[in-house]
Amino acid sequence: MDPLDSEILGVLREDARISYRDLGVRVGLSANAAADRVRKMVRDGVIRGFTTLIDPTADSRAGLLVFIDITLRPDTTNEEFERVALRLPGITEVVHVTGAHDYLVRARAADPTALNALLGTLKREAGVAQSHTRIALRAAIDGPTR
Amino acid sequence: MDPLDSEILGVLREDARISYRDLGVRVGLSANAAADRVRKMVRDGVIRGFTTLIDPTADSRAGLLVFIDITLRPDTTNEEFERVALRLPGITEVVHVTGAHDYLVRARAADPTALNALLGTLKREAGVAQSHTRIALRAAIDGPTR
DNA sequence: CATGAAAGATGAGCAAA
DNA sequence: TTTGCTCATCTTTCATG
Repeated sequence: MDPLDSEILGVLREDARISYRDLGVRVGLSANAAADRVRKMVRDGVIRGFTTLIDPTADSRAGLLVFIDITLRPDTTNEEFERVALRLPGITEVVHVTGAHDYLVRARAADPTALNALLGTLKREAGVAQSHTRIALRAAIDGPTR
Repeated sequence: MDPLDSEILGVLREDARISYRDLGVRVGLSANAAADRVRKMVRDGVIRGFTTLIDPTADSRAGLLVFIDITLRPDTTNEEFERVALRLPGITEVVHVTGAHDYLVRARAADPTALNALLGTLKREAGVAQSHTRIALRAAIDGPTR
């Protein structure tokens, strides 16, 4: 990847609401040039979106945060599982990891009922053999960026 | 929390770069009223920041993504651990979870050496008794929001 | 890079709690 | 009286060619 684009991504990850003008200053570009690069990365899917990090203790609507260890059935491929999992509501991360299980899935659910539904769907439609769910009691940091 | 603020957070989580005018339209406020509420939430720490979701396969600089299961030493409090862990470089999430371990920590490291250093620091300075690290082989989704 | 259009910030006035 | 909203205005930033 272009090192300038990479630099732009770094700035945008720190502050997604920065103006194109300031972004340009940070990376040594004109506002327009910076804006063009950002727009291009959005078009190309490199930038998936701009989001807001919210203090988990302040957001009452947050619901449950869970981490699910997943073991796939032998007849299920990683691609199949990922394709289905990506479309399920509340799933925020799907990572193929080393260790005893195949995947670690991070998800949010409004309440235990919704969580139960999510787990059921994973088993029925995503080729999941076993799942171990860990529920977040408290999130000191809650977010991907830093 | 104010239901309007909560609604604003919902919109901002979907698109952190939305204009205050459009944000106002979405929640039934004027641009200024919406902007004031956002600024207030930033001041109060409810909004921790605005960030950008990047396609993990496109970001070459990403390095290693790891999930670390942590068991604390009996003489370490959650507060102590969190206080130290929050300041370590690369740690993107610190969550107190149910199950056999105390915490699940999500982190990025530039390379195995940096990962090793991070684990060493956790043991030495954060009161960690045991850690089990799972390394991401592939991240289908990489990000917290949806 | 210039230009019209959009968005952001600021202050005055007003209404409701 | 305090808080929160709107409106008007001025400045900055954005998008297009």
